Amino acid sequence: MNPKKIIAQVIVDRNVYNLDKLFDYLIPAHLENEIKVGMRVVLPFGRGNNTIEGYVLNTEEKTSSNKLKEIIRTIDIYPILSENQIKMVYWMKKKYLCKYIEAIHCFLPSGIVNKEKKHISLLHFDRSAKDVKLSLKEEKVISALDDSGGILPFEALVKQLSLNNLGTVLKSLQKKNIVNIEYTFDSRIKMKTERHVELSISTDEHDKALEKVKSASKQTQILKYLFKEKTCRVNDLMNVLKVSRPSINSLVKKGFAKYVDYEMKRNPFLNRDVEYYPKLVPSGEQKIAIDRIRESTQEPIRQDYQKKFLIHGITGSGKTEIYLQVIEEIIKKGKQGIVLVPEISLTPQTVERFRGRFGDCIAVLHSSLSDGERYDEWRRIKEGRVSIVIGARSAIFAPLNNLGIIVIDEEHETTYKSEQNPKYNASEIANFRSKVEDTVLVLGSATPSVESFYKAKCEELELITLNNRATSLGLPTIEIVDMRDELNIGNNSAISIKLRELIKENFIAKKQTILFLNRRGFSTIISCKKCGHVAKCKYCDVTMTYHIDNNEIKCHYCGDRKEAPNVCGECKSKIVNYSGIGTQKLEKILKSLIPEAKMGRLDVDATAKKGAHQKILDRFKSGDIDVLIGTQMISKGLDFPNVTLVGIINIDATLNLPDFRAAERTFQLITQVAGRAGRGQDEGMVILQTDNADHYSIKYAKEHNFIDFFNEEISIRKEFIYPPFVVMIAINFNGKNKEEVKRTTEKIYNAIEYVLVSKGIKELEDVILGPNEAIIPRINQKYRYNILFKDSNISISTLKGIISYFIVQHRKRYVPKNVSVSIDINPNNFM
DNA sequence: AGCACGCCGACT
DNA sequence: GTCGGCGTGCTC
Repeated sequence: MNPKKIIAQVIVDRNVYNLDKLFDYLIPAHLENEIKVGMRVVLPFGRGNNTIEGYVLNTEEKTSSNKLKEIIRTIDIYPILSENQIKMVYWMKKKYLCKYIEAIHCFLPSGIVNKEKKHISLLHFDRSAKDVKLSLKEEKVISALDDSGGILPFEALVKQLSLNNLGTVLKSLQKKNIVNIEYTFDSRIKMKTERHVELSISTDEHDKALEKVKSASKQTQILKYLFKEKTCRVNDLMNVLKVSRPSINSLVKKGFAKYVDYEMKRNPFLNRDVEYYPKLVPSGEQKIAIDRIRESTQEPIRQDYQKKFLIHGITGSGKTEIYLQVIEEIIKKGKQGIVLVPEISLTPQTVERFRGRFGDCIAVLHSSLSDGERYDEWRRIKEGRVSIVIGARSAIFAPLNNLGIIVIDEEHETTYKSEQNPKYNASEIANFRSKVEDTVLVLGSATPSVESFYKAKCEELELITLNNRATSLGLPTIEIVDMRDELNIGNNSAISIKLRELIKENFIAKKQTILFLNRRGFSTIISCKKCGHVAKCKYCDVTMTYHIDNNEIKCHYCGDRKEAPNVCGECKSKIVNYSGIGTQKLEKILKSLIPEAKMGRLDVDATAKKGAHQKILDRFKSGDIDVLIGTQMISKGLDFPNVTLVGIINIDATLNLPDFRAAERTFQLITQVAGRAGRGQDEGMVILQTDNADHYSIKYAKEHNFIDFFNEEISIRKEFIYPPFVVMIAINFNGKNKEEVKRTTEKIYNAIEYVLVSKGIKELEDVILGPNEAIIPRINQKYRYNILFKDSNISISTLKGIISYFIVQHRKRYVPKNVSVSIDINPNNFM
């Protein structure tokens, strides 16, 4: 009978399918009280017993006959993952079919993951001893170490010697007792510290100290200051008292004061002062919403009801004020809130309002934070010094320990879906987290996603509707211009006659205009008039876009660029045609149309530099820009009262996307962009140019009629079996060898189809679609194939089980090394 | 991912 | 014979 032992179940920090399981480790007696679930530990792993980092997900007492290894030590004093976070890790693995470690990393700031460092040191040994025989490589290692003082980091040795099996050589040297390999874990993030000066004498020694420095006036001054302040930053002390460092040094030397280093939290966003954003008196509709959400927080937990809301409020109806006031209530109760926004840099005004209202207790998780800054913010949150976290999708994982509310603004946005593993959707995570931590969940949008609105219909979400704009004005008038008619009357320009006139009028009236065109660059198609050849990317199956600013053609997928050609790449003829319009060309056309007007452009190219985005917005705000041209970027959150005209140049690209959500996206985009107009005292006007004037998404967007749009769309989704009626799953394959990728996709397709058939699944074509070549068959020299699934006629867990069997559990048998496979639950992007 | 083991050809 | 190259399989 084996004695009972305390076992820790650990996930090792290696992102590999083979290691994606719990490993049992013995907890040695001296660590029994120290090791808690959620902690990071150092483990011996593998045949070579290399040290590796791991996460304890479970501890249990059990009798085990297996010889287990022991945990070496802990890394953390307190668990780095909470019980709730571990629950979410298990859930995510199941939901997204991802690895444990991928889910775990979501909860930690990048960079906290310690990097193992190996240091190789040379030991003294007797070269003349008979049993010492060294290979050439071993000699090389020894002399390299000898040359650099006997110790080198592993990486430095690799660099110097360029041996591919350095590890083996070192192991052999270690066995011969010639070198020692030391493992250290070195967090990549350095604490930032600030040097302070503090008194090191007690109060009754004050006079004695003053007496001793009587002759030094500066030192006397410093002492007196320190009697009062106790502690002071060295830099401040020097600035305030106009003293120099030697004076302080001298006091330290005499033993009256000491230097102390305090850890400093970087706080990048507080550098800029914000104006206080006063509380507004809510409108009737807003008040009803606030009261309703507040009520729900006072209700006891009920099994049958969750505190989940969908605020459907037209653009400009004041959703942000509702969030602000509801969160204020939550904070008053000592709880915390998370606010998700599509992208921080695109919603500066929302963030400003939160900062302006709540000040310092906010953490903003920016995508452009450095690792160090991100880590500091993460720790501020973890230590409970933050009440509100605002951020993009990853902020849903913020380590708040007393969460009271989660708000998802612009709930319909696709940016909430991660494109990297795990391919989670922040809304789904929020939904689960709100259940686990019993918090209120508020989704808000002017154009809710079909999925969410359907949930509201099914009473899974409580619907709150705001029909009025916070200002007295109504929604802007949307006028459709059929571009086919324009062609018929001989106008083949990108701008209709009507829009042209209105922009001019608007400029003369000193009003501002926004023009929306969802394509950056100058020309989108570069073709030869003689042979018809079109300039395509070398590495991707897409056309190149001409950018006028540096006279280059660029691939928007892989970023490849080259000088713009003036002869055809195929037949060398000189009649190369640059057609198709992007934001740059639109800007040029407008400049020739109204030379006096000042133009601004807001797209990825114009905002590449840090701060450029804000600069353009500031200029627009101050009236230094009359016409702002932009892509997607301008559709979110911009609130400029002087904008009275919005032109939507070409919505058809969005409408014609090969995606079942194309109509939904079109409706959302029109509504969001149109919503930028008429936010002030004057009525807004929107010109919507399209070739598809009869399409229902355009028709209903013109009427601001979300409900009828939804009804039409949902009936189509139902008929063609699309979400929200089914869950979709995509398996995406890619690799450099086209045939191999294709073969792999077909092999897995056949295997899964076989299982489905043997399970007696009917209507196979409603369950499995493919194998397909991707819509863009090649990106970055990689060929792409996919298989799509819907959980129709089959339970989602069975379907996931089958997929997981082939792609996860038996991946090695079905997927060759050179082909990479990823699973996407509820994919958002079908390209 | 590492790492060890094992099999095979090249070279002292 | 042995050294080193690469393919295979395992890691509590």
